[in-house]
Amino acid sequence: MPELPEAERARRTLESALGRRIVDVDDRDSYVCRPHPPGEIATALTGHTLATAHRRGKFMWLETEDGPALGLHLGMAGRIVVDPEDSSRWDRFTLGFDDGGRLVLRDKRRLGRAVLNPDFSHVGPDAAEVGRVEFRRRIGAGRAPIKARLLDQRAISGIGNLLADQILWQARVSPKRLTGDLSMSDLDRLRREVRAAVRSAIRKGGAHTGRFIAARGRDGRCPRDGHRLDRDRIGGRTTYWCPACQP
DNA sequence: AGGTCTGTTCAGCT
DNA sequence: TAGCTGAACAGACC
Repeated sequence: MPELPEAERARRTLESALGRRIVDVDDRDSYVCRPHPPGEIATALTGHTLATAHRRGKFMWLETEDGPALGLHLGMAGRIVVDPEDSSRWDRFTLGFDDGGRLVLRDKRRLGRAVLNPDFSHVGPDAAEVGRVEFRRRIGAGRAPIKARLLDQRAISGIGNLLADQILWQARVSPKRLTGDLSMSDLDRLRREVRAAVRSAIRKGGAHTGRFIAARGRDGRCPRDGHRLDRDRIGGRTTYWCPACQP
């Protein structure tokens, strides 16, 4: 589920934990906390107070007042829960606070991550923040299918499989078009639809709320013209598009 | 009950 | 190099 819109909602949830002092950490899941061995994150964070909550694309991080930062990623099924009523078998990483509250990474699939001092040097600019000129350069270069490029977090960050299909449909661009063949006006239109789709998804509650995404599961027909949707694997991911209005 | 699919990322290969 | 493929995980679904 988690794409940029879910990560932004999670970041807002993280804000409710700011100003609280960490008194214990459950970092025993060494897969979620890789490459840190159990206890390493706990030792580094215990005693420090959470100061700020940030996000770039799908990557989040918390800064402490005078200690290390904590990077968090939701993976494919993760959620952030602050002060949960109960514990769950899917609680993969937990911070305990001096007020008795808790911050939990709850993740059925264990593909989420918790890591100290995350490195974002290979993560592209946030999809909703990137400027027009930089978008043209980062998205328009090379010869990958545009769908694959939109999913490449090193190019721009935050777009996942659902949002990519929604954006391409809104911009009337086929997911198979090669990046190098896109015109400036194609690229500018894509950027506009990236921003529109992200903004709408944050407001409505997630990437699954897009009009095209809702249609793609139901009867497989284009909400614009009723044409039967095509389906294929592009960029390693299942992709739907309308062959009539996304030539 | 078993096989297939899944919203992400990463390593490794061509 | 840039662009693919498959692996990592474990639940959902048919």
